[in-house]
Amino acid sequence: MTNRVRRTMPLLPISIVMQLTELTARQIRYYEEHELINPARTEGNKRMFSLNDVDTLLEIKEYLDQGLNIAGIKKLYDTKEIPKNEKAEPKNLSDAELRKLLREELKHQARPFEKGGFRQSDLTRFFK
DNA sequence: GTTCTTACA
DNA sequence: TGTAAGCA
Repeated sequence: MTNRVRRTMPLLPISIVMQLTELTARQIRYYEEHELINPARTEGNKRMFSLNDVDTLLEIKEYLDQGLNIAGIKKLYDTKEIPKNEKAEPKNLSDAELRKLLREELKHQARPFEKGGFRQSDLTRFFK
């Protein structure tokens, strides 16, 4: 069994994922709606998450911490399906690079997403 | 008892 | 996002 299979093997029910990620069921389902994760379904229509999904959710949580919203995350990171190769895909920046970039920008703008300040959509410029 | 969907606050 | 209703 390959590592990829192990990671994409749907095994965890939402309750476990909730504890592992510190996220609420509401959030997890919401992110699924926005295609940030793609949990499998059982015959009873129950969601079955893979370790990959958990990993993705943890990353999402970090991005959220940095001030990005679903729209922003979706634009820079589409967790559709890991095609066949894990190396050559439509991915542009590495995780490290992207985070570094964001940190710089945020540093310069202080509080980009203040209520009366910038709009989250302005983040779009980072992903053009 | 747990998860799911839909919908409202 | 939280929460409640009504199912499976």
